[in-house]
Amino acid sequence: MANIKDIAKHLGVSVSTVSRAMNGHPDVSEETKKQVLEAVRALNYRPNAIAKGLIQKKTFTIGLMIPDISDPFFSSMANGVEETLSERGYQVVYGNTNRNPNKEKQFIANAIQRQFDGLIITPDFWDEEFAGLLAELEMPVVLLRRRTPQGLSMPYVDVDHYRAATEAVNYLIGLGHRNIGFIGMPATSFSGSERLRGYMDTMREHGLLPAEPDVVAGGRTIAFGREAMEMLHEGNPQLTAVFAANDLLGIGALEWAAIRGIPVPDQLSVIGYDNLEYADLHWIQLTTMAQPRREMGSKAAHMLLQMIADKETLPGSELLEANLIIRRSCKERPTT
Amino acid sequence: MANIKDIAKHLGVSVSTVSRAMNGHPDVSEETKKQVLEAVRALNYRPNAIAKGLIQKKTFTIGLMIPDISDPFFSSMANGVEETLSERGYQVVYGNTNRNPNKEKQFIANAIQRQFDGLIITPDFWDEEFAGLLAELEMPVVLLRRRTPQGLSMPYVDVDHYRAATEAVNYLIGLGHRNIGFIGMPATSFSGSERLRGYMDTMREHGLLPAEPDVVAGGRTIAFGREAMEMLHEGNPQLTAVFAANDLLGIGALEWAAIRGIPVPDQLSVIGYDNLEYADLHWIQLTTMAQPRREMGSKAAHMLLQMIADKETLPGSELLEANLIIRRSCKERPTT
DNA sequence: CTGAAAGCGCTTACAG
DNA sequence: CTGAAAGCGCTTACAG
Repeated sequence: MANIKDIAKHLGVSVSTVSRAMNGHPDVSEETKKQVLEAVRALNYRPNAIAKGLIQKKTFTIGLMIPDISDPFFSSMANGVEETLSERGYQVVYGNTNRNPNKEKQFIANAIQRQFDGLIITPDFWDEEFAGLLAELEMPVVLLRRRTPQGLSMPYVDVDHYRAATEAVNYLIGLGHRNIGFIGMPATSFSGSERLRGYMDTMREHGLLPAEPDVVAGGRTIAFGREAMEMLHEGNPQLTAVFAANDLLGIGALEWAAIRGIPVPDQLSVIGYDNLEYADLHWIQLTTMAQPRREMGSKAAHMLLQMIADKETLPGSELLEANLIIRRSCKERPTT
Repeated sequence: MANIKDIAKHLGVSVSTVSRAMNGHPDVSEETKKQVLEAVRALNYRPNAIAKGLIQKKTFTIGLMIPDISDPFFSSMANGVEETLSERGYQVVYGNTNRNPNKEKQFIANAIQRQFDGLIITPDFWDEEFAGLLAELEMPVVLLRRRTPQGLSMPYVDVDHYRAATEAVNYLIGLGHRNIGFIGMPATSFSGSERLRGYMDTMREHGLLPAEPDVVAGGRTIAFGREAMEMLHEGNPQLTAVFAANDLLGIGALEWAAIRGIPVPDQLSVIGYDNLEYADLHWIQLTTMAQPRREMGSKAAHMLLQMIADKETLPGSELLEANLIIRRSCKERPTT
């Protein structure tokens, strides 16, 4: 591969001149600029970005740390990140952590050694060591789909899960439902507990204080949703509607209804959360709260760009809104 | 950030010694090695991978070019790639091309400038310029889910679509079906035409030369599958089974049946191709040919690793086998 | 407008 | 076993 010296030699000028011509430096004559560009084409010269990065202390690469790129939720966010960053000449390096604490630390260590310009991360573990790593990091970081823990100061972008849950439950109540169950994620999930809180508060506000058997939580899968729906029904056969904290749980509820021969939405309304591709299938048509996944990614990317441009001022965190997507899994309360 | 000079100064040794100690060079005394490692920890020194890369001409980064990371097909493959590469200290840099020829070229140009150690790519365009770029590339490349075009010599890993189609159709025939339709992808798709060829050959072998109306091709979506099934049925109401060239098309066929009230698999058998997550849903339970997506990714990564280790000998291409996943969308031919 | 020189942070023959 | 020196391929004050 030709390097900058080859170009200089070829033209009988100095490497400084070649460098300046290539980087659009103002004080270099049109004539030499033209010659340089010609030589670059002729020798098929491509400046070595590694050398450039070493001297400029800027690598135009961003690390994106997520639990699992094959989870459609994260891949859409990753797409949003990649799109806005690549437009501006950045490369994104992604790392799957598989929710493994060591892989998370490994990724950060790598980012430091490789001199990334910034990081967008969705961490799952906040032990001391990890928090220490982040605190010492001399690199802009934005949290994606996570809130900033005590003691750290980086901005985040997340969805307002509490508000979204409120909206979902209000929709059901607006349809006339009074006995509304909740299928939840494990208690360890922050976004899960926000959704539960939104459900509880909204029910209470309407004087519909839910009885204990109306809440079953602890999983994230279709299978768990099916079992939870069964438990909900056993505990309170009066239930006419269910808010599932994610779409997989909601689909599990739908499965239960299908197996039991209970017509949805005529006898049972189900609302989900996520708007997975699944939700739009002919047999499912799940009404759900859509999180703006792609937008979250691009928002995080923009924030990071801003932090890179202005090292001093920290942008504020952002809480995006979920949207109610009405399909065909909810209906007015049956008047029996 | 501390650098290698700081460590050397701190210890009163030369940078060469620090470098050798850190890289496990044999002839450096145990004593100094210990001291260096201690100082590294004390000053929290992390070697600059950029500088290292510049001098060693090895960056431990691999480019992964795919059409769309949010397509579950590609994200599974990406996962396979990332897993095997990250274990060996490589970082993977991915780029979505969105099937845009300029983005493809842009990615290759970037890979050159950034001195990647190798590339795994799933290109969609093979114009002269792109082929030229690849031909001049001084970097190992393996093709993923694509076959190597004339004139180039890099290895590929793909699935044997022809064989898989053969297996799918034979399964249907083994179930007693004789009137078997085909829903296909656009004619421009290589893998699509391989699947069509497998269907045609197998039908012919069994003396079931399909009539023209038994083949409808031209799309990849659920909506197209639904319409295609309608056309197939109009053209030949005798059809008792259908081979869909991908799962989305198959699901479309299932939708058509559901809307028409035609029971599957009692009146109509449907077999798909891909084994998407969708296929396992309660309402779908689509029998299908599974492509070993993750394995394809890791296989490609292993090949690339081998090419990096041994610059001389080119590994052979690999054609992986798809597996028949039997669910509940196929049954013996109805004996009417 | 252009060039010589220093330097980014490392590694690696070459001497000793 | 250790150090001084050269060099990877660039950019950027500093002079002129």
